[in-house]
Amino acid sequence: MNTAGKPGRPRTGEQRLSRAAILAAALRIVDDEGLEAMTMRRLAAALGVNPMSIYHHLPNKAAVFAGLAELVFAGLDDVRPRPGGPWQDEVKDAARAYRAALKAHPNLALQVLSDPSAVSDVVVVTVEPFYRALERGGLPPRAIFESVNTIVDFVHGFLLGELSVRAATFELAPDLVDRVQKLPDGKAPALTRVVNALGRDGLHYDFDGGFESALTLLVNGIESTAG
Amino acid sequence: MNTAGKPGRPRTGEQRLSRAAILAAALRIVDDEGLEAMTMRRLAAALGVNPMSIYHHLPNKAAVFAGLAELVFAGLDDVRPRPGGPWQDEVKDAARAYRAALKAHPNLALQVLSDPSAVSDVVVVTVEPFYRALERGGLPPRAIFESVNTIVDFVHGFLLGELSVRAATFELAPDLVDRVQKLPDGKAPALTRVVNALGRDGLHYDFDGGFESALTLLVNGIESTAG
DNA sequence: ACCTGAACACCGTTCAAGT
DNA sequence: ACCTGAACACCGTTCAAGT
Repeated sequence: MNTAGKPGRPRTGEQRLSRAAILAAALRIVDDEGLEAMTMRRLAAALGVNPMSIYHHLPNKAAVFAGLAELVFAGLDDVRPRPGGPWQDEVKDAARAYRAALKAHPNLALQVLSDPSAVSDVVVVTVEPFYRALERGGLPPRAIFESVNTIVDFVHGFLLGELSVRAATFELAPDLVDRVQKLPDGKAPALTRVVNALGRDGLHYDFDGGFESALTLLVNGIESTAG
Repeated sequence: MNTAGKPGRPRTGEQRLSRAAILAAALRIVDDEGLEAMTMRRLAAALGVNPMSIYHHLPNKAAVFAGLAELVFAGLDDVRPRPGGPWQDEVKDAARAYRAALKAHPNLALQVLSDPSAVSDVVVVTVEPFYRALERGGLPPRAIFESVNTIVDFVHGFLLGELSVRAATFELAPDLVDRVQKLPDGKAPALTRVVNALGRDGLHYDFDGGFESALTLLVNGIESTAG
């Protein structure tokens, strides 16, 4: 029901509903209560409106999520090139900004990443900082293209893992060590050896640290592949 | 309803239902009709059984999907080390096998990748071939650990993109050139330059080729980071 | 044009009752 | 122990009717 509880067209200038207002309310629900709380009926209730009113501004639920994806990527601040800094750092900064933008709405990011249309549609613009950095690195177009694809895919996969876990860091050790030691003998010998060599302390996984290590690996790979 | 259409416990040895039988039917539905076709009621119908019967073998729908994730990774054949081949090729083979296993059930892979419990639970064993290869490469334990994380994250992200395109009902091959040329001037200059330099033919994206390029980049990165 | 109420065709899951 | 039927509390979306 609306504010007056009456059907019919609202007075001119009243404009209780709009695409932007609907998306803002939807984003709020997703951020506060999670993805599956965002139903059309719940969204309508949050707006104080009949569920069907939404359909006059957005064709269906998928369109709501597509709109939310836009909002997420709109939060991706342009990465200004560091004055005089090495292009390698610029690549890393682009990746850091990309990760930060998606982490700003953790409940939504998983949906954005697995929604085909959302990803492909919006990546076109958000990928520019990577191209800028690699172009400045003097790489040939083909190498730039492949490198950006690789690094963006990595960030997507990294976020998949990171957002699936609650805390910023978590103890791999109790889980992993136990699990590895429970394995049938010789089932995963190399994994067992590495886990034992690292020990419990070495397995305390830190997502920020893991991200940085991977960026270094990737940038090194770009350099040695292109050079 | 069951075969007889009657309630009550089946005769001994009759055993119409089992966890394995339920999961097999569920996998069939997902493969044939897609993820969202796999509802508890649809699954029951496929088994010729009352929807509620399933709950005696699996606690809920999430457990069904978790069971399906196991099946997917069970399809990951052990990668035998190439006799006398370089360890770099062994790393690539591990990644190829991992990708192939997930692509064997494309409709399910997206679900598996975004399901936290599924991924972390099962990765423990499936990750062994990567550890074996990198250990043979003589890398220190820490470098092995970071490298495997990076490459697995990349494969996840790559699959996200690859399977999204395939799963998309409309808008199959997004024409990057068109989209870039429609952009406001100076919005993405570096991207525009690269796209123009590559031309239409150079942008016909081939997932197999893209995957191989990325693997080379990653292996080079591993080498130069550890060495 | 914009909003509403009722209705349709579904969901996952609980519960009590059958054998 | 295993299966069933009815029921509960939801869904997304269509449609006709209001102003």
